[in-house]
Amino acid sequence: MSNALLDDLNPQQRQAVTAGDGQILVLAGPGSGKTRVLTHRLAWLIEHEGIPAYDIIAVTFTNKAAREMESRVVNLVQRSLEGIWLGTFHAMCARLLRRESNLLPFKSNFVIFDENDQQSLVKKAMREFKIDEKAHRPASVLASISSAKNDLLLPKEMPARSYREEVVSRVYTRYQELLQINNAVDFDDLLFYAARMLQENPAVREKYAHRFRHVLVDEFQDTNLAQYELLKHLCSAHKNIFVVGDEDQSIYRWRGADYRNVLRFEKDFPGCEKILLEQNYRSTQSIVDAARGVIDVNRNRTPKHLFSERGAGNKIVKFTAVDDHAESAFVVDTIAQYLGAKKAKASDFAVMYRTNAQSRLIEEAFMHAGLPYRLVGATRFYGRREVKDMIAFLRLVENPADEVSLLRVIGVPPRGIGDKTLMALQGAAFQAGISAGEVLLDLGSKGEASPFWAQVGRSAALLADFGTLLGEWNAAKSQLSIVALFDRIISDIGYESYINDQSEEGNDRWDNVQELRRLAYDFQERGLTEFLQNLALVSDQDTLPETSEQEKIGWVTLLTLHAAKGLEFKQVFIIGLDEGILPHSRSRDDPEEMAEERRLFYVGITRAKDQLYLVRAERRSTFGDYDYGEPSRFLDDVDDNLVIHQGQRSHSRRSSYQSDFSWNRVPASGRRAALKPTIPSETRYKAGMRVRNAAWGDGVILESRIENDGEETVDVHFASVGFKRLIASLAQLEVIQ
DNA sequence: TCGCCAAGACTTTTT
DNA sequence: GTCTTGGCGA
Repeated sequence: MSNALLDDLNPQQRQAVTAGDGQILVLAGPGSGKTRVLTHRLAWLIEHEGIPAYDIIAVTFTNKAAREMESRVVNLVQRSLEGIWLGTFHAMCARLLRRESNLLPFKSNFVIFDENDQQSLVKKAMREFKIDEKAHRPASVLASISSAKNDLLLPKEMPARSYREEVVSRVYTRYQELLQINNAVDFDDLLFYAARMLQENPAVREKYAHRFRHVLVDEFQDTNLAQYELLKHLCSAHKNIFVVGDEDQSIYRWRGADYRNVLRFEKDFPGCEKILLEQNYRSTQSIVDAARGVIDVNRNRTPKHLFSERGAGNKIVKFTAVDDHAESAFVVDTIAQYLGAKKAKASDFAVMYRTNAQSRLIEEAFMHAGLPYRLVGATRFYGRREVKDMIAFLRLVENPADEVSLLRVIGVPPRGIGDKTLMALQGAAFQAGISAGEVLLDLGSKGEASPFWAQVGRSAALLADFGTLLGEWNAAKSQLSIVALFDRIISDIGYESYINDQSEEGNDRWDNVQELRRLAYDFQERGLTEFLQNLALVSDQDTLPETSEQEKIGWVTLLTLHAAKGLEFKQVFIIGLDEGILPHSRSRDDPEEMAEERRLFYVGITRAKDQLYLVRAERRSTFGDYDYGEPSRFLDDVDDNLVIHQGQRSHSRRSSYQSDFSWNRVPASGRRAALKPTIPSETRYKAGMRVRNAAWGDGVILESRIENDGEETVDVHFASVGFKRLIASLAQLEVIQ
């Protein structure tokens, strides 16, 4: 049984999986079987070493990774992992904090504030101090607070050498007070409190350190200081820690991640065993070579000799489009041709970009072409107003102290409570030293007899009405299931008729509410607290469920480079390879950030199994008008021998304006022609021929030639859609008369 | 108090 | 181009 576990592992993988106790550092290149090593290690511990799952904690960064790990291990050991702590850092910490909440400044039913909630608290704190929001942007103050927490610093431990640092520290202090008043924590607090609690409380530390005989960590290069310290405390008794990572794929520096934790690990555990996984099973040699060319420029890394045994494979296609629309058109047309010819499934393709904003054009192009796609993140189901409203209602019922949610829903739908009344409410709460929610509840239950009735003045009745509702839901919470409570709230406030005006958008909004209700259904047994925690900690990366119809056809995946980490696709398009986008302009002046942009590109390249397209546009629209850009500096690091150039020849700024459509006239001279000359006699189509295509109707061949990859490429003008460049063998063009 | 309209800001990546 | 914010009138 145990041997079967090792059968399909290479020597390095096997060494990692079967390593003895102690500290193991696995540095795993992309596609080298990192997940497999981790899952087999878990299975090995359980099967071969006889460690009960109960004694193990395994942490990941995403829910998806955690789920995948669990199902794969269950599959290997053929039984459930009873009692194991397996989940994301944030979920594991939340669990820890709920258990030990008596030691902490909040109750065990605390809610988790997301970025919007955080911002509103920061704004509130800044307004209290009358700090100019123009001079100190709330988002940036919040970022500073967040990074202090990631470094495990309390407000008073922060440096205060400049006015700005002083401002941040003051806002940070107040911000924490506000969180406490709301019985809430933010994402960073989960890690911060967990790490500090174990650090400062030996008894608790001992308890968990003894409980977990083995600690396993995925994506170790993405840990920040808080996470690193937390791990150290967790393994402080048995010193059995197994971490897997790759410095070259560290792309979360802006969130406090520090790939130097890999070095720190080696320093803190001098006896650790270090194992390198260098064989790539995913990509062709061309892709691996391109990736190495890009990443080898970076310094301060463990040098790796990534190799593949899959053979050279296809050349990488570099495409330069005239503008961003043409960029999208190239992607869509190329995919459409493969699909039309049934030479690939939609799910073989992914389109990756640096910023979410870039997804819009691509998405439009897909929609227009009628190609099935799914967009990871960004559409933000959880960002939709109606979804946030409903979540806020639930959060308020769970935790009446949650003032952020209270303020969100007190006017949903409008019930005559405006600024004046709110001020009175908050004033009364402040004076009484309780939360606004509690004042509302008191008004609701006692009515005119409440001490607050007179205090809030004229609109006391309006507040009391809402307070009554809130009180009823609160009482119903223990009797009703989540879904029943959900329905109760909707009917009590008349939410359906409020958001659904029977327009298309109205129906959409209602559908979203129903979707949330469906999600709640899965938590019927686990309860409201868990449901809300899940909503906060589940990312948009965990995409919405797909219909079975789509499942059969598959879909093209559209996602950011960040979201792409850990995934693989047969054919990958990386778009927007322009200076200012990738690398992003905000990284221009900081070498560390520039190195991270490079790693991001590296991550993108190494997602591709068979075919990689590197796409850029000569000019693109920013807020309205067009700007000309330069090709990304990273393109220079991809060896030209690995590449086929297509599309617009790179023009200087001066000449581009006169040749918008020059991409239909790829010059036969120059570098490309020298590589492999065009052989006109081989073309099946000739300029002037009339052709027909099922999707685009009738058109005329403008030009046809054999490209460097040996494929006949035709430029066609269709009456319906205008110019298209097609690969003849895929396009299914019928010659007419 | 609320809804509408105009002006302004704004785009990095996310648990 | 799009989303948010703030001002103003009903």
